[in-house]
Amino acid sequence: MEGLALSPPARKRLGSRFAVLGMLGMGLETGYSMKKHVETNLRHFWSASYGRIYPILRELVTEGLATCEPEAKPGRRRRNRYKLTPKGQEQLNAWLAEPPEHQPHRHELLLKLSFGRYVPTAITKQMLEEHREVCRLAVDACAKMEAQLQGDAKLHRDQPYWLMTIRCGRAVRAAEQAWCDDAIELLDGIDGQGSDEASEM
Amino acid sequence: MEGLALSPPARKRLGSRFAVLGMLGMGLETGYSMKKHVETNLRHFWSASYGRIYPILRELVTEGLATCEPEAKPGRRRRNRYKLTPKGQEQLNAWLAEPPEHQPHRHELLLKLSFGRYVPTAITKQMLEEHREVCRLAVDACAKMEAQLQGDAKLHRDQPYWLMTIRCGRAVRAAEQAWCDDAIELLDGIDGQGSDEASEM
DNA sequence: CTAGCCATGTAATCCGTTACATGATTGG
DNA sequence: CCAATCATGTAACGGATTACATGGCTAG
Repeated sequence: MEGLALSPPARKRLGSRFAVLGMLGMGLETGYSMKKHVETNLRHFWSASYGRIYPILRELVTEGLATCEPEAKPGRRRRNRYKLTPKGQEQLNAWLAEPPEHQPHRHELLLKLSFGRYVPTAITKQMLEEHREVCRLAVDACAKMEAQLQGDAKLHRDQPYWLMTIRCGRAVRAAEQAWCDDAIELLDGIDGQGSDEASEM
Repeated sequence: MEGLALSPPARKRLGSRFAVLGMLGMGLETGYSMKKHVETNLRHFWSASYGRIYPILRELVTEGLATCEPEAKPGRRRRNRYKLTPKGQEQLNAWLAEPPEHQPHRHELLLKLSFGRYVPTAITKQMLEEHREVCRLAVDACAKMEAQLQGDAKLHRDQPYWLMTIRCGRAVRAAEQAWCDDAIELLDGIDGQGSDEASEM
């Protein structure tokens, strides 16, 4: 009844912020290079947009977790080089040691599938086939990344960790691919004896 | 160069809206029951909050895709019963037939792992072990749901489709679980010969 | 000359959760 | 009587993408 109190009630989910902090920690200095890193190395389990990165970078400076030295060399486009402060390093370490939160993921194909009863089976089948192909390509891409990683001497410190992340992506995608085969089979089973209700459509 | 035109440039990602439309399509009539359905049946690949459901429901009515009949029976809490209009049914069918968009998912564990080089291996190992346990529990939960589904006569139309979604969840989680074993093994390999840089912490 | 990469940034908009606020009915 | 379940809704916040705006350097 009185309610309305301004409780600071356990802040949560600052993922992107710590992603940026982490990339600063690995020595990336510009917003641009962070975006690149996410796109090329983290793409199958993370994403980031400039619309978040640059504001976060400025926040970090405001809060004393990072420093920014603008670099105005002639013959170079102006750029801001960011670096972690000790305080930033500390927060990063603290976050790294905490158990990760797992945010629930949304899988639109499965959502549609849950309404599958109202859809002609041919369409559902096509969706599953397309998804299988998407998975196959993703698995291939992971295999390629893995091969590349293994032939790179400079990354030896990061290598085993990056390898793990790629293998997780590959394992998950491969499982989904296999599941598609299963699902298609199950669907063919329905199709034989089944009355699909989309006929009323 | 001319740009600046007010293009209606291909609207995207209306996932939750269509989830609601779909649930209307399967005969769910109240916001409350939709939330329940998501929580009990779709939970491992979708989520929904009242904060979205109720506003969406009102929007749908405004746009003529659904109707709302408030029901004020004595001895019953007031509730609004929503139903699809033909126009709503049409939009739902159109969406169901479209190939799903796959939004990239974020996996915080993998993000932390990508910074693993800066973390004591003991901590990383613990994270992986915890994740393995989470996966194991999820796999078990899926197995239970599957068993329940198979013993339910009323759901025979939805049954094969719901089964598919559960099996996907199970397959993915099982793959992740297996991957954890792999990753832990790889980690033990590093640990033997490895210099972890967190020593400078 | 021009495409592509380097590089930074903002504003609009959308999407989604959380917390709050309310309250009736039912079963133990 | 108390807890659970049914039931509806809003406000504040937080988070993320998209589109726009700008512009220099380099290699072909």
